[in-house]
Amino acid sequence: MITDRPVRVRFAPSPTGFLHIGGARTALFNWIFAKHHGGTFILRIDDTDEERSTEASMREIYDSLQWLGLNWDEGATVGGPHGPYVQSERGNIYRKYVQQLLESDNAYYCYCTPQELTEMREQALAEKRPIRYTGKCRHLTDADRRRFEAEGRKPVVRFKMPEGTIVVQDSILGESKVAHTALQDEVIVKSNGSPLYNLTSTIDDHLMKITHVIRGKDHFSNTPKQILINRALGFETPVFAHLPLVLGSSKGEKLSKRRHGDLVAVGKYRENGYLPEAMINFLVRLGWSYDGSEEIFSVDELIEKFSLKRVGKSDSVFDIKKLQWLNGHYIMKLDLPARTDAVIPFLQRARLLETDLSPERRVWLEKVVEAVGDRLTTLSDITDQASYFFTDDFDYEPQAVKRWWRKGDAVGILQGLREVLAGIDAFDLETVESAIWAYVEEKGIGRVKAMQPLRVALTGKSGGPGLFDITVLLGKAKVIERVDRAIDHLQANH
RNA sequence: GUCCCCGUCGUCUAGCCUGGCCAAGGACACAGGCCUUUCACGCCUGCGACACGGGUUCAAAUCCCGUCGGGGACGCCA
Repeated sequence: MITDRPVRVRFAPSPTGFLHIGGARTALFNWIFAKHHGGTFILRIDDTDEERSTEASMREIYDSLQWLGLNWDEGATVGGPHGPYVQSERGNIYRKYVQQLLESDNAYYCYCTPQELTEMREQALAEKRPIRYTGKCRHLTDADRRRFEAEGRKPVVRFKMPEGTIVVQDSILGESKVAHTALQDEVIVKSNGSPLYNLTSTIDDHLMKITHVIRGKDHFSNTPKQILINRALGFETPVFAHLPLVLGSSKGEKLSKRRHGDLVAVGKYRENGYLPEAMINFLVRLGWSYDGSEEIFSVDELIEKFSLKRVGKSDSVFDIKKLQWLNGHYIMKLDLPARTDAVIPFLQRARLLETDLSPERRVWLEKVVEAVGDRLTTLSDITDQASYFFTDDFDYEPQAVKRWWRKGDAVGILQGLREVLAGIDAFDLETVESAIWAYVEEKGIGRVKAMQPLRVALTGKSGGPGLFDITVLLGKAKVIERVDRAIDHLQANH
């Protein structure tokens, strides 16, 4: 039994674009499954489609996988005992097995042209018949073949689907039966000689000793074909587990690059300030649950608790709100130095922070990050959440102005506060705080009525970190400058 | 059109296998409140689902049948 062997699983993307959310989730399930069983996680590159495969895409996939922490034990870039792990380098291997299939009468040459096939398909569709290759070239005579060759036709190789019902056992979906009439003689080698997915994948899974094929449900219909190819080649069939798909909206359509754009690119999430641990936690809960009440899982917990048995059968919808919630949660779990490190690239990219930080600047930055606290949903939020710490170039938000400057005597309050602040020598938290409160008390105005106008003057916003923190972090000179600017602004625009 | 799969709050899901503990639990979102100098966090409350119809049974979200709905596949793509 294949299940007696040590667990070996693979993620086999085709490098035709960035790693997308669905692919990352498939990789993740494979990875945790391997880790849970102390098995091996293999990265294979299924690039038999030479038209669409690119080197750049390959690199981006490696990069995204590594960012997520899904390191592979064996495979592309790292090698291993069953390489090469890039299918375009395995041509000779496939040729050998094609020959075997031909000789054992499990495959045959087909000379139908693409045009002829298209016509056949269209006719079948028009007659409301199943779209299925008729097996026309199954019984070609040598004379037929010579005639086609003379015409200059290049044949494809088709796998001869045997008759009978095939039973597919799936660890997630259970058992299902497929009639051979639902299958057709699949093309396994193109007319230009290059082998196709169902063949290469089957051969490689065997050669690489894959025990469990965990992949998206969109591959489900390939499964009977691959089982049959396995049989024809005398291979043992791996265990299959088809993951429910990730849909793009409640309307329900498979998440795809074409329909959902950047929303599906893992790289974009990294760029937008999502944490890999949040992505992992989010992705794993799309289809999998532990006990119905736990939501937060560390990678270690996942490895311990994961089981294919608890993967559901129905497709799920990608809900970015939940990802955002998780991301905020994981940002706050970062300790201050780590959170500061995480946020730095985003500030630098926005040109709010210099590239060479002095030690004093770093200390100050940590305090800013501490003050900003849990207000970050994504790391990149730091730039609009805290820009006023780094630049004088900010606008007064219209709503803030309307609410806190247009009502009451904002100018008077700011002038009074300016005087109080200007009179402070030791510009620290306690002094600033008690001075402002003393002023508020003396004037007999509510705290909010004094502090919010000041907040708007210093930050342009009506919300944010504690006002005393902001004041101290900004420093006396800047605070006075900004209060003056606000007073001028108010008087000019009364 | 053909084949296959799926169907619990708006969303992710627990419960289904092994019927009663389910007048269906948790989380996100949303609404309201508390906390508070503001925003956010946190806490509390609320809103909100067994697709529908039959059957089996003392008893059905759970088992059976049908209907409807959704998805996937149907390539010399993977």
